[in-house]
Amino acid sequence: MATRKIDREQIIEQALKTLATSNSFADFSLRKVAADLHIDVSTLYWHFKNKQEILQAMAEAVITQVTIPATDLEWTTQLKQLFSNVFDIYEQYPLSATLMIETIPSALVRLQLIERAIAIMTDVGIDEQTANVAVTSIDFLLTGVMIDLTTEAHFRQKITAEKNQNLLTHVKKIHELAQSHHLTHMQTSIKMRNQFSAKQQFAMGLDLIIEGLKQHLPTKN
Amino acid sequence: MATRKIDREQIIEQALKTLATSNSFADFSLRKVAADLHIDVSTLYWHFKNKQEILQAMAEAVITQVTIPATDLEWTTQLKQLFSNVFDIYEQYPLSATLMIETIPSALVRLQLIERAIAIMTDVGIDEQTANVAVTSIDFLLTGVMIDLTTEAHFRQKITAEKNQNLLTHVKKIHELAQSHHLTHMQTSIKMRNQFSAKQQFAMGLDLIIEGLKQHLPTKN
DNA sequence: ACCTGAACACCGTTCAAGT
DNA sequence: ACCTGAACACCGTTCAAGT
Repeated sequence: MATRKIDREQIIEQALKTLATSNSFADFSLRKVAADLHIDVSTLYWHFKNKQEILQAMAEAVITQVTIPATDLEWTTQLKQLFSNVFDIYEQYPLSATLMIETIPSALVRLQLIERAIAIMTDVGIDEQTANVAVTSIDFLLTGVMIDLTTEAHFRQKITAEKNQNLLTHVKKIHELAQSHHLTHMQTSIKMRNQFSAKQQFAMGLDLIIEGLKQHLPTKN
Repeated sequence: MATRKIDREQIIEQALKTLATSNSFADFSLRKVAADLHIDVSTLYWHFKNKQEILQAMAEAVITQVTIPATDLEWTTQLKQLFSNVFDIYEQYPLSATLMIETIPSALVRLQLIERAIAIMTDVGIDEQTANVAVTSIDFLLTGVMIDLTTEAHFRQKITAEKNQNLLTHVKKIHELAQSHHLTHMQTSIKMRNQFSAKQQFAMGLDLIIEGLKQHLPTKN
């Protein structure tokens, strides 16, 4: 009784929720998604070909949320705002950065985002090649910072919640080695990590790349 | 009969070989490592606490191979050479970039590598904070390019070897969407990807970051 | 001290069978 | 058209038992 019909949209919606409550990407499973939906796992295979297709749909659902900044702003502002928007969305959907790595960027919105980012740069005279390299670099930086953040949270969770003492050993080891071997830069590096948020760290990296990009602006008249 | 003793070193050696012949990081399993060693999986648990510890040891074995360039070279040369060395080692050990993401960088050599990279920059007067951000950015860029490379190879393999037709669909979709939606930058982006090797793409990204770093050099006298 | 075998609780995927 | 249940081939991890 009652319409038991479940559509792709509902599945993806729940999948993202299930992913968000997972401790790691490896923890995320279709069986858990199905359980949360109160349906059998095999049902998912009527709506989707396989797990990969579900991940693709999830990635697309996330990236669709990103808004593109107005084109009348200064190019550096546009670039910063665009990636800031991406960052915020990734942060809103925990583990979605991993999702992007695990999927092929075939969603139109995702391609349009890259297109826009490159256009922002070429519009001010930066050559196509440099703009391309910049987007790749910024994208990897963003994804890297994001994944680092979730991985750290995952490890932290594993250390506190579970009996997993040996992970704590590794974290402690970093501090000890940094001290005993007088790795002074590593020590300040650790301090920096605690001092600045992930978003701030990303912003600083982006600034560095932008400074490099400025060297590629055409010389005035 | 015959000494059946197997030590940690042999396990890690084989584990890296098994990882190298895996199509993806997910494909890599302890059961396969054990099978390749002609021992039972459970034996691994006598030598190591769990899979995580084996991954840590594998990551350490790989990173140890990286050589640090001479300190009398120009700072940009040192930086390029250092990361070029890392790139080559990662390339030599397929999927090792993923390994670095999955593990905590608690190995001394790995910390020393970061320490050296930061020192190269601070030695010429770049502030600690910028140097830190730069290392993080370069590291993520390198790992990103590397993972992209192996992921692509993985997808390519899946498409040709297996019946996996739907992955091919996604790849084709990118080209089609780029054309039908007039994503001109995306089209040249695809061309660039085929034109330059992964190492070249990384080198270009590194150059961009270095150009940004140069803006942080102290003004002469 | 070192290794095995069986067992446990998990996966993704398939497929005949139900409505 | 949509969903289930059972089965298959995989995982990592534990542990009593062997040498």
